[in-house]
Amino acid sequence: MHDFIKITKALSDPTRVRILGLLLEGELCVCNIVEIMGLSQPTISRHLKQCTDAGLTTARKAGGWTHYSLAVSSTELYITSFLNLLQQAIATDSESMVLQKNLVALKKAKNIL
Amino acid sequence: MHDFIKITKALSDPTRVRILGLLLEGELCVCNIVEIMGLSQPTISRHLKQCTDAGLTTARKAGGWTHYSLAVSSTELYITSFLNLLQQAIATDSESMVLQKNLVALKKAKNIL
DNA sequence: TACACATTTAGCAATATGGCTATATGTGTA
DNA sequence: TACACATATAGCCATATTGCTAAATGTGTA
Repeated sequence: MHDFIKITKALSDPTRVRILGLLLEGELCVCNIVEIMGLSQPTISRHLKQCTDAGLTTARKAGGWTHYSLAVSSTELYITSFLNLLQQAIATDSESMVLQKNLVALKKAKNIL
Repeated sequence: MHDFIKITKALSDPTRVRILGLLLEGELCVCNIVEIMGLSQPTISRHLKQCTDAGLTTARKAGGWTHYSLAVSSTELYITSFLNLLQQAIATDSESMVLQKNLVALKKAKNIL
């Protein structure tokens, strides 16, 4: 129950869902997400922490950067099911479409894979 | 996105999840849920309204009573998927097990089907 | 060491949430 | 009509949430 609530709480805020939507495209560092979402860096950091606590994302530290990615290969009971549902929510959200375009543009501009 | 958020918000509170867990056993009227959950009638009523607004439950009025049931045959994009996940959450929640026992006892005592 | 940069943590303000009690609404019956 | 009963709505209070800015932490480099 506790895990279920943590996950649904994490997925019950549009900002977090959209951040997770960006991560559907692959790993991103905090600063990239900040740039794309247009919210303050501490706000993004807090959302990512909550997602990680819920088991939805994983953090990989590399020097000063922290790269976040979806926990797609999680063995946790619900995670992959919820991430599938997330994908459907993102696919029908016009705001997420805009963010994804911005992400593509950012990757091109900064030559990130 | 909006629908997704409404559903995850509805599923992000343990009280609501447990009410929905009771409904896994079948349709119930508000007064039964009040008796089993031990919360005030307005509180239960409000939770049920939120679940219905999210599309997770349906209300059937019969005289003074309102009977709520899970929207198991919903054609809404996410509903059935979320209800499946709900079932897993309930199955591993000891508090829900107690509530289900109380429900069985109540049904016997009142001779409800 | 000192500095730059990325991220996290702390703390604040506005709003949302979840419990309650009191009251309104709706239905069936005397 | 009047009353009993079930449910819904309104409004209050305590707590949680989400945005922010400021400050702390951590890492790499001069």
